[in-house]
This record gives sequence, structure tokens and C-alpha cells, in this order.
Amino acid sequence: MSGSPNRSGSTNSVTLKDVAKKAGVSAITVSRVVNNYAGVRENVREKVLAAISELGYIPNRSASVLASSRSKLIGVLIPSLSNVVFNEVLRGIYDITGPANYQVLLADTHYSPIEEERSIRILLGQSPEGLIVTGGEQTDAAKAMLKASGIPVVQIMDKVASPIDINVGFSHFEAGAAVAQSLLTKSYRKIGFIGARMDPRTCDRLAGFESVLAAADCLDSKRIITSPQPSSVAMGTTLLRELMAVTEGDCDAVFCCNDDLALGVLHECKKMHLSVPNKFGVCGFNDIEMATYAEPALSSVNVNRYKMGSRAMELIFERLGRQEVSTNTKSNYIDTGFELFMRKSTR
Amino acid sequence: MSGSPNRSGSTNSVTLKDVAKKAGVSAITVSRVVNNYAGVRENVREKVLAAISELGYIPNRSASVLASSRSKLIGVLIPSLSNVVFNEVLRGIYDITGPANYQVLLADTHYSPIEEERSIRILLGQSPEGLIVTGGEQTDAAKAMLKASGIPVVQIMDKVASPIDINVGFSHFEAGAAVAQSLLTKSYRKIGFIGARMDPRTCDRLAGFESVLAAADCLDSKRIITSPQPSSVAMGTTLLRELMAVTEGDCDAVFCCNDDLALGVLHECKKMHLSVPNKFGVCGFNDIEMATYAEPALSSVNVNRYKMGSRAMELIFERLGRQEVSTNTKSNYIDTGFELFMRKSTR
DNA sequence: TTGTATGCGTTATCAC
DNA sequence: GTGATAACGCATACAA
Repeated sequence: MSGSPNRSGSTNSVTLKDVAKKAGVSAITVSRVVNNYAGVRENVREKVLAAISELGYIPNRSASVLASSRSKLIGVLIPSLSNVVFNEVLRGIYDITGPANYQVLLADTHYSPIEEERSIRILLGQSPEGLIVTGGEQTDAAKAMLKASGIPVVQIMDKVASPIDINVGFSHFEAGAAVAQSLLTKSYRKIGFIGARMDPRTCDRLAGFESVLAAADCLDSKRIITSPQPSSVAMGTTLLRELMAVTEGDCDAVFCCNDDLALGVLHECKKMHLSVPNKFGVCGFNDIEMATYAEPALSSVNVNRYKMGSRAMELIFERLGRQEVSTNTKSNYIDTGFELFMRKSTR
Repeated sequence: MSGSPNRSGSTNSVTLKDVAKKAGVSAITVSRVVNNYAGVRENVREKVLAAISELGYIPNRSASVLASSRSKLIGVLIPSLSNVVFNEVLRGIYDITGPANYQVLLADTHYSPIEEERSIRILLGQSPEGLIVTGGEQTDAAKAMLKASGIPVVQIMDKVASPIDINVGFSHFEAGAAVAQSLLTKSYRKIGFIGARMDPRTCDRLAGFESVLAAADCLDSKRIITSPQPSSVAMGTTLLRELMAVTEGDCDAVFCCNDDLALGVLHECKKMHLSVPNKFGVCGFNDIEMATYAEPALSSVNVNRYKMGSRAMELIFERLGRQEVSTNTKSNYIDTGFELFMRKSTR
């Protein structure tokens, strides 16, 4: 209705004062209504609400944050937006932040600690009330900033050696070891590994896997095929070819560092007439929905991605709730575990 | 080193003033250094930079935004975080925002215009410099807010009837029609449709699909099977069973509203000994990577998801660049098109 | 229950 | 090239 042009360019410049004037009250009263404070007389509240909707008032968060340092913002850093693994983690996070009216600032670090540090610096500038980061490979500078920030920080997706603050994840080393153990139990002996991108967690899975094979005297490093490039189904086909070439076919199973790769492997096995699971066993990781529907159904490892996200967020809110700086440095690690689902792609 | 406790709880409270004092200059000079202003003497700049890193100063964006109304924030609203379709869109967006040092505020609307309106209100409160929303089904209130905001708004993923501002997408109606046409060309005549969630874009694809079948006198509404629940591979298997039950097997092809559903259909076809593509043709939508590796390879429709994201962001930046409000109301629609990839799952 | 004064950390404006 | 001062819009503390 009014449509006054605003001086500074873009922002909708209806302010508390405008609303206050229209409602015939003071600015602080409007503020109280907006923030649902108890002590406001009902008729006053209604007048204010009417004025708010009439003017299309939208509170300016910057001003609010500056004055109160409660931003209702949570910073989240993940290594890759393309990796579907993080979708469910994000859902877990959003399912907790949404109802609490918190917003998420999401940054993609592209698996780079340097980019991560840059993003952390920027995110911290937005005064988030909590931060969720992936893994434990932050730069020293980043760790220092996070500690200095004083806000709850949760490292997720991995069990980290010395957590900055809170840690929600599981041991990739143990998960990799469990897969190796399971394949051994199924009488596979010449077990290979296929991995792409090789981020720290993937490396941990490989390490756990190798340790078990080594103990069983079944480890042969030429059966370990990796690529620094991103994972994909296509990459799985390529790496299987490579594995078979390098080992001259002397390989009876493979642990793929994720399901995309494994699905590519299954596809390629058909083309190569490699009979799965008898001649060749295949196990993936992450247990995406498609695993169950592959032909044959893909063995995989389920990790509680949703839970890691939701639990991390819950812990932040718990911290934000209690005032006491209860630094019980012992139980700051939540293990969300993992579970093997051995299906038709392994004996 | 210093470690002074901060009064208001959480934020790292090293301010411009602290840096200024340490460097022996005024606050505004520090601000100039931080923002890379030209006219600062080199030795002064160095002194300031030293003080900044020594104190671990992180600029407070809220204060900056309040004073300058340049937030370096872009709001993005998508209907679902679980839907992998949006991953690539987000990558497209982030690949443009990242290098420009812009942050993304990402909200999940859960396919609900009401939630979308709520999120838009909250996002606008953060003074974003641009906003990207999905589709054109915003509530009237939401549209009003977006228009009043004065910032560039891009509606993506769909060709919308009357864009709020800018529109980057493609016609789902035409895409659905193209699939129907292609299936007809391949001599399928009893063509069904399987759809889940049934958001407006899915409905449009169905409408286009139906219009072509109707024109060819091949439309039978009992072959249209839909569910309001989310899409999944599992849902694809269920809906195929339903389609076959309802039509008593009188159906020779199906268009699935997305690839997840279609992969489920392919899986179920095997169990039902329905020979694909001869007895039964299957076409999906979105052309996810797995489509190529399905058995048989899944026919699908590729839409430029990455492009929709990146182009939308580029357009926002273009707008932000030029001061003139060049409301050339004609060419505010960018068509990113679609492309059929008919593979082995159709004749 | 409501209002007044003050400050949050930064930048715009205008002096020097 | 550098600095003093006044906003920016809101919330805290206290007064009425």
C-alpha cells in the first residue's frame, strides 16, 4: 500500500519503529510481541500484530543478532554436496533445526581442509550458535578458531582422535575390519579393495580392512586399487577392470569403499562373466536404498547417517540449553555404530 | 594468549576496535583493510593485518550487514533434501556462490507452500541479496513478500506461468508429452504412468503425457497409478504391482515420474518375468547415473539440473551488478531444456 | 504491563 | 591517506 522506496538498495525497510508508530505503541512493545514475550496485554498484542501484517514487517535478523547475540543459525560443513551420503545427514540436522526455527548455513568444503578453514572463518562471522563439521582433519588454525568461538562444535561422521568438543560418529577402521572379517568367514581369501577419492574416512576403512587381512595372512597390496577422483558407478567399472588386470584375475572378492562403486562393479562383473557371489564376492559401503535392489542384492554396511545428523543437532541444543559449562571431557563421544548387511552379492 | 571471557555468551568478541587499538590506528582503517579498500598505506595495512591475525579477529557480519545492507547471503529453498535431484542443482548454485564468497542459506520446504512461505519470511529477515525458489506454487503472501523485497528472485526447476521475477527451468508438460510421443513411436500402445509424491511438476509431466496419449486415442485412466507418498525404489515395485493388478496385465509400457521408481519397476519386472523392453517398456525421468547401469539400461529424460542452479545464480549476480532496474519483462525466462535418452529398457 | 535510554560492531559520510 | 561521528534495527536493563 505505502511502497516507500528504501534508501540503501534492497532490504525491505519496514522497521520496528514503523510498526510501533502504526500500532500506537513503543518499539520495544512490538519487539516483545514479535518474540512472544509473556507480559503483553492481549488487545495491545492484537493491535501490534495487525500493524505487522498490514505493513508486511519482517524482523531484521542482523540487528537482532547484533543486539542479542542469539542468531538462531547453525553452521554446517560437509565435504561434498554431490555425495548422496550427506543427504540423510542433512535431513537429520534439518529435522531438528526446523521445528526450533533455526536456520542452517551450509558450506561445501570439497574435501579440502583449507577450504574448510576458510568456510569456518566466514561461518563464524555470522555468529552461529553451533557448528557441525565433518571428520577430524581440520587445520590447526580452524581448530583454534572453533575452540575460541565458545560455541558447541560437533564433529560428525567419524570417530576422531581428539575431539574439539563433541563427537558423533563411528569407527571407520572397525567397520572396514568387520567387512574383512565377514568376507574371510565366507571363505573368500583373495580379497581386494576398490576406493575412490580416498578421504580420511575411506582411508580408515581401508586400514581396518588391511589389518584384519594381514592378521589372516591374506593381504596382498596389489589387490588394493584406489583413485583420487570422485566416486561414481562409472568409476566402479573402471576400477574393477584395473583390479582384474593388475591381479590377472587372481582375486575372489572385493570391498568397495562405497555403494556407487560397488554397483559399478556388479555391472562390470556381468559384462566380464564373473559369477557373483560364487566366483567373486562384492561388498559395498553405506547401504543406499539401491543396494537392496541390485542384481544380485548388494552386501553393504549401514551407518546411521540420519542419526548422526539429528543426534549432533540435539547435542548442540542440549548444550545451548544448560548454562553450566559442564565440560565432562569423558562422554563427549556418541557412537552411532554400523551394521553389516550381507546379501546375495556375497556367499 | 589473552583469553578474556566474553560477556554475552558465545561470540568471539574481538572487535574492530580491539584490532585498531593493537595496531595503533582507528577502527575505520581496520575496516578498510578488512574490505580491501585501495587507499591504505602499505605499512599501515601490514600492521593491521598483523594485529588481526594475532588477535584472531573475525569480522561480525551482523554488524556489517546492518551498516551496509550487503549480506553476501543467498537464500535457497528446495522442496526436499532427500531427493537427489536437488544435489546437482545445489552444486550448480554453490559453484557460483563459492568463488564470489557468498554464503547460502538453504531451507527445505517439504513440498509445502505453507512451510515455504514461513521459510521465505525467515530467510528475508537475514537480508539475503538474492533468493532462489523451486517452482511457481508460492502462496500469494509469499509472492508479495518476494516482490516487496526488491531483491532478485529466481524460480527454478519449472517453467512458471507468471514469474515473480526471473525464471530458469523447462516445461515439464512438454517433457511428459515427449516421452509419450517417443513411446508411441516405438509402437507401445497401452502405456501406463507411475508417479509418487505428485508435486506440481510431476503433475505437469503427467498432463503432457496424457495429452499426447489422448490425441493418439491411447489414454486409459486406469493405467495411471499414483501415490502421495515419497518416491523410492521400493515404491516403484509396489506401484508396478498395482498397475498390473488394476489393468490385469493389459499394459505394455510405463512412464515413471522419476528414475528411482523406474529402477524399482525394472527390479519387479524381473521378479514377475515381464520381459523388458519387448513385452514391457520402461522409461524414467531425471537420468541419474544409475540409469545407464541398470539391467537393461534405463531410458530416461535428462534435465540440466546443474545448469539450472548455476544459471540461476549467475543471473542473480548479473542483476546485482547492474544498477539499472532493467525490467525487460520479456526475456526473464531461461529455458534449460530436456533431452530424451532412450536406452535398452524401451524398444 | 509498558516505555526510555543505551549499546551491539560495523560502515557511510564528511572532515582533516 | 586517515579519522571522528552518526547511523543501521533491535534487545537489554532499568524505570515508571
